[in-house]
Amino acid sequence: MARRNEHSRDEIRRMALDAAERIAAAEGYGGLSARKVAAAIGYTVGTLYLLFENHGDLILQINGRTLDELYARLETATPPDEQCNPEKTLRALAQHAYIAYVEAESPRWNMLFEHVAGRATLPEWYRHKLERVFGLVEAALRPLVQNDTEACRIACILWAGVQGICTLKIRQRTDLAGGQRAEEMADTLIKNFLIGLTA
Amino acid sequence: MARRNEHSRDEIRRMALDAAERIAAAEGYGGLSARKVAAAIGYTVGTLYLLFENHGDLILQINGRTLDELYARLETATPPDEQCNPEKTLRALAQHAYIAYVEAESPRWNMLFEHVAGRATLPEWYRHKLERVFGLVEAALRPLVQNDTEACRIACILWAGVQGICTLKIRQRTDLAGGQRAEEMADTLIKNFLIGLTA
DNA sequence: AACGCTGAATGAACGCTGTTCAATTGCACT
DNA sequence: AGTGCAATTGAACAGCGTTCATTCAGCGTT
Repeated sequence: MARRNEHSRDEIRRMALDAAERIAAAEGYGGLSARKVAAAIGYTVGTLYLLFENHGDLILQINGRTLDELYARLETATPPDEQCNPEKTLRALAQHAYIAYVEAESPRWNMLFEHVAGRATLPEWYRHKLERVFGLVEAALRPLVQNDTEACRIACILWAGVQGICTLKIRQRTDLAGGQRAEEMADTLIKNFLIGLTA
Repeated sequence: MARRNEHSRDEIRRMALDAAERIAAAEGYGGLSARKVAAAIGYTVGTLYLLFENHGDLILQINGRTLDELYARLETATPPDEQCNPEKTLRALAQHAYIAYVEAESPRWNMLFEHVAGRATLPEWYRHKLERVFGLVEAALRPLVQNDTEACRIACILWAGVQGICTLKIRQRTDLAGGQRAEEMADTLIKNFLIGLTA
């Protein structure tokens, strides 16, 4: 059969991404193949390659969605009151939003890093989504630093730290850390770092 | 041909690991296949499976060697004088040893994390090598904390942070951090964290 | 010297992967 | 009804990890 015209290009795209997310959540990054995605949406591999440049592109699209979810989650965790205690905000971001998401959706979060992107530069739209997430951390930090540039620098450092802790958690190596929970670790990191920052 | 007996089992093992390291350094984790390793040492795939349980096992062995190299490098960066300034020691460990290694051998270091190990527990010998590396950080921190348990907890947190920064660096996303160099970032992290710790 | 045993080494085979593209075929239009 | 277009196919390619029946070099025995 050909020319079914049952779904628009965008519909198929959405179906494919939905299916891919389901598969990745169930079987992890390694178990996510083009043929499985195609079968799940009732099309064939060839069709997928009309919608996505290649496997890496598919992954990147999913990661884009993940970043959106992450942003939404972090945003709701940011207290509306801008005058709120920055430390409290940052700890809330790390614990109740970021780490909670990582634990709930670890295969998805993992995929953000497992796809190594073979040295190719990240596309503009993806960088934008990344920066939007970092931006929330930046905003929370803003009252504690001199200017925006400084906020960006510090936010990246601090969040790289939180990511490192999450990686440790996901790779189930928290036993190396004396069985601490990721939340405690992030708490300690943020607390001490901020003391140093404001000293 | 069969039964060449040109090399002992251990010799072939060593040859295979050497070749695999060379391939991984040149083509990255993705380009490292059993067939390539076999061809590089003049044997066939089947032989490799007499020496390694599976692909993951081969990677794990290489990672073991990487951890050894990392340990050696970190150790020479530790000043002999135990009374030395802990902050200086930690910054030396991070900058001149860890980050320098990561930059020089980024495909190898990356492999420590790219191989996800499919939820299987790490073997004892590997855990030991890991702990040995963390131990150096722990030792440097020891003068600043109450007891060994605390040193372990803090070392893991701080080093997770350094790893996060290295990940950012390797994934070429330091532009997100306003173009900071990894060394500066680690410096800032360690400095501020230690201020908080000793406050 | 000839034999058989043993185990080191092979390499074909299996089912999977990403990726491509000539061929097919349903739909819209004349 | 016929024609052209383009959406969709699915076979093909090269490569992957993994297995295992088969082969055969070298040794000990006769």
